[in-house]
Amino acid sequence: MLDRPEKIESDLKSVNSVVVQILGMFDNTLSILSSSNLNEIPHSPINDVKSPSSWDDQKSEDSGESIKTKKPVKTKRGCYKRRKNGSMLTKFTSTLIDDGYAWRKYGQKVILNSKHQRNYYRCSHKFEQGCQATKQVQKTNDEPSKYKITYNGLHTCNNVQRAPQIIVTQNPSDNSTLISFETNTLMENNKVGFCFSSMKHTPKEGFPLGHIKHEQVSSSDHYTPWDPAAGLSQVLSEPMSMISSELDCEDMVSSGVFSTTCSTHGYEIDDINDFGDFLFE
DNA sequence: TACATTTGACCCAT
DNA sequence: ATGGGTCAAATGTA
Repeated sequence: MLDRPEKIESDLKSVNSVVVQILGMFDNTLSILSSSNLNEIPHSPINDVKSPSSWDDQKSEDSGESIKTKKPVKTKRGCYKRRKNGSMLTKFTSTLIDDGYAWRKYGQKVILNSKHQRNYYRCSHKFEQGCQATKQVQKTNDEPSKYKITYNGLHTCNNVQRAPQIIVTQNPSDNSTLISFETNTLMENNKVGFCFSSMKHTPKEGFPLGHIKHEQVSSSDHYTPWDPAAGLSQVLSEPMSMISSELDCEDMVSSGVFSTTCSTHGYEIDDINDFGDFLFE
């Protein structure tokens, strides 16, 4: 089907069923990957969390000896493996946006050479569903201030918002077939777009009200639904008109996984070869 | 009462 | 030694 675009147009139902099958396969693959990743983390906070009673036991054993002089015990409070690489996405924005996921603040730190504190959020479904997604929000020193939002890890929770749809297009110039995980519009673009978008969109807390009251810079507190947890792909999933109007040159996304460029006409993918082991050609 | 936020302590990576 | 990420008790809020 992908090789014969003329057949696609005349047989859209078949295309849709293939798309559904592909999505199902992606779902299975992602769930397998996420579960195996959890097993591989040697000192995952989740795995290492001890019950309060056992922690108390630990403390009682420590009595009479300085905690600092003790050898680190892996199951102690605060013990974890700092994540190094993984999927990381950084976004600069002039306004705080609601990405549609439920976040829970778990920390706040003063950062060296930074005027503002950095806030730490984890997915609200971390313990419920083992979702490892976290994000950091920090006001930059720029004038006017912008927000640097760094996302770590992908959402593996079911707090998903929209059903992804794959749009298959044919690149007329080079005969390559493009698969776009679009939301609902055809992409008249020669660039490849893909999106592991979420299933349903129920706006959650996004940011605590305190942040809105005290830290929001813009007078127009507009919250743009955006799903950075799916990497740059979510940005690509929006209609191109939306991307250019909302992100334009003001907001910028960078990622350790994706290499991206920003233009007034939307986003381009410079290198998609790092998207896991998937290659779209 | 349940859930979210605050904040000092703890520990890892550099 | 230090900065930064996370934990969890204390506190706040609905």
